[in-house]
Amino acid sequence: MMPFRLSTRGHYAVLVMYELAKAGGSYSSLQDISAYWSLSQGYLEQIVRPLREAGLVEGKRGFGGGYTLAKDASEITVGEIVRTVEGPVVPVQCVADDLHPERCPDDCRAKAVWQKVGQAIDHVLDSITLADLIREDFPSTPTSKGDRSRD
Amino acid sequence: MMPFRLSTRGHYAVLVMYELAKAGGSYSSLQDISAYWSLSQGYLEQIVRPLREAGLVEGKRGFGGGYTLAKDASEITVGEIVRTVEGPVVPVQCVADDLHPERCPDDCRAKAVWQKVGQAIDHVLDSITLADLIREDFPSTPTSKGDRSRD
DNA sequence: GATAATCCTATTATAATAATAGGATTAGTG
DNA sequence: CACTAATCCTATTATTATAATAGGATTATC
Repeated sequence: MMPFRLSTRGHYAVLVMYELAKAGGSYSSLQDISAYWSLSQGYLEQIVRPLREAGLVEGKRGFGGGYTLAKDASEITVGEIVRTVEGPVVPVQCVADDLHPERCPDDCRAKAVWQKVGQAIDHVLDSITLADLIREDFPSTPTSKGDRSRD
Repeated sequence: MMPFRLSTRGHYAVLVMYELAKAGGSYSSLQDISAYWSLSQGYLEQIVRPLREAGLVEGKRGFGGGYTLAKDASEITVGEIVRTVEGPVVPVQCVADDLHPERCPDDCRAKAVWQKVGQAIDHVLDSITLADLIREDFPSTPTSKGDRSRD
């Protein structure tokens, strides 16, 4: 039930990055963020780890430490965040690897549907930056980079 | 791993409907379809049931029976099929019911992202009919100028 | 009456998700 | 220099959804 669902990993990752973007240059601890959103701190730690390894956030240990964005909020898209913690957007497995190597390519045109869906999802995710998210008027008046010709 | 995935229910449902569309007005048995795609017949039966209850296919029992489309292939979209067997496209739960009733609405603009993604998915799925899928030249030559929003 | 199909309900195996647990390391503060 | 607050790291477990299996009842054709 409920197709094309995003797991909590991607969901929470965007939430954390959104909070870091709001905090500007200062460091925010996962303890604060997890308490605010009533989430498990340990779970958030697991989720933030790949974001750090991908160079999207910087961690600072010890008292007064926490996380902060490693790049400007306008240079981090929601798509980067989601794909970093969840992997590529591939709605149906057969698009990546061929489940039925003989028949699939010639026979099954449905494959093109799933490819289109994946591209549409990526397009939306890549068109929204963290800077967009923290804009007062989002989503009513999008501005900066990204293609929003079809909004 | 792999966000926005479609489960096999939706995948197989489209596959079956695609086969029925190719068969035209005649009846195709799930035994044939499941054998051809190397899938479990019992599992397909479970998947086809809601399609029948929704009036998308008609079943005929007994020798020579099987399933056939209940409407013209041009009047059945991939979106209808997927939503019938999987439910509505809601990438993140908080969009439907409010996980954090107090904070979410005011505070979390990420919500708008998930709504946009859901709409983009629906748009693609609703723009493709079974008649499109069985066209010789799909998807190379869409009938009307790239964007096929219907109705 | 044999057979081929849908139709129906319940149960189970598998895998992915979502966490929990427990600790090691690092850096400021009194 | 201890104390504390934070990241950092690895492993295990609970929960859930998915994917299927099993077994039968019904209906239509030959």
